[in-house]
Amino acid sequence: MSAGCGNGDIERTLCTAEAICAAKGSRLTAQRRRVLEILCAGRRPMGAYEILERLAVRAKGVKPPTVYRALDFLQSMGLVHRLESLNAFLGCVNPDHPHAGQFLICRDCGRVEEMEDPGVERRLGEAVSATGFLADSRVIEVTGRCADCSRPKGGKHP
Amino acid sequence: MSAGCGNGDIERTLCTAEAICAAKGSRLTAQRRRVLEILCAGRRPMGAYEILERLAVRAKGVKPPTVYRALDFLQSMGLVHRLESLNAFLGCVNPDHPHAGQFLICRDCGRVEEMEDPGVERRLGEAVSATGFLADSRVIEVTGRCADCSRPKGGKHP
DNA sequence: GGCTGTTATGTTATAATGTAACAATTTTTC
DNA sequence: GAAAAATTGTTACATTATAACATAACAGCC
Repeated sequence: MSAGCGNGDIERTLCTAEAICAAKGSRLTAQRRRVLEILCAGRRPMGAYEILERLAVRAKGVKPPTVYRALDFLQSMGLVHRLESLNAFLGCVNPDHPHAGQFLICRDCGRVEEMEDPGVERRLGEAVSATGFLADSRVIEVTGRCADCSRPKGGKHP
Repeated sequence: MSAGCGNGDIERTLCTAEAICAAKGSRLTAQRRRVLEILCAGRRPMGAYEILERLAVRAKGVKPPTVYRALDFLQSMGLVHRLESLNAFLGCVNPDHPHAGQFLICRDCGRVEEMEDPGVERRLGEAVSATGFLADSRVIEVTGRCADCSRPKGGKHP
């Protein structure tokens, strides 16, 4: 249930990503793959410049557009989500099917849990349609404290 | 139903704002009032620097912190919403009661409609609680085309 | 292979958004 | 009116993001 790719099994996530890209006729290049890997290894939202720093460890002289381009691509493939209220990016838990997702952002430990409650989606979709609005993307982000951090005996901040 | 304060009746909105601030023991100073007025007159989301420009017409040499402070204050009073996916601000339609709101952002005409569907709020609240997460703020923003702009005979862009 | 169009990356420069820190002023309270 | 509190001014940056153009890698074709 926790966020940021496959909980340790990064290789598997990258393979899935490869397959998804191939299926769409797009190329998961080394650069893009590396960005996804960094994001998944972090298992929490990362800013573009934080990704840039990590990328620069191996590949000196990387510039912002490189990261933003890779992120745009990964988002278009549904492999990465952008968290609007953090200006940050998160590896998708479950890229197999397209989805918008609902994000629970813990302000204590910084971790994000991705939900997909069909009831919420349906109810929102209905309410929006009722106004005559044609939706093409949606953002649902909830900020607060996660179950771990809101436990009485002091939150854990790993 | 459309967004950004009281559809023309800015004076009334400002009076309401005055009352709300007074009730909370806070001061709607000339500066803050002016920012709210600009936001409401626009009747659409505005970036902080756009507000800054308009403010500068009357008060030369206004600097960014001035605007951001006023916006922080107005948000804390529930008079202004921040739209995360636009990095922009919107005068609240209905500041009488505290609320998070659901925003329908038209990518054609740029206007935003504010909804408050209790079903959506309840369903999301339940789904979040079920995970043990303690929410303290939420963002719901839908981007697409509004009813006017998605009408067959060409959208209107005022 | 070599040509060609397409896609991806590199590079430079800058735009847009937001804030920290401290000084000066205004307002409130006593 | 003097002290305390709240607000605004000011300077200087930090952070996030993109436009524009140059170069390189790749894919398909002959």
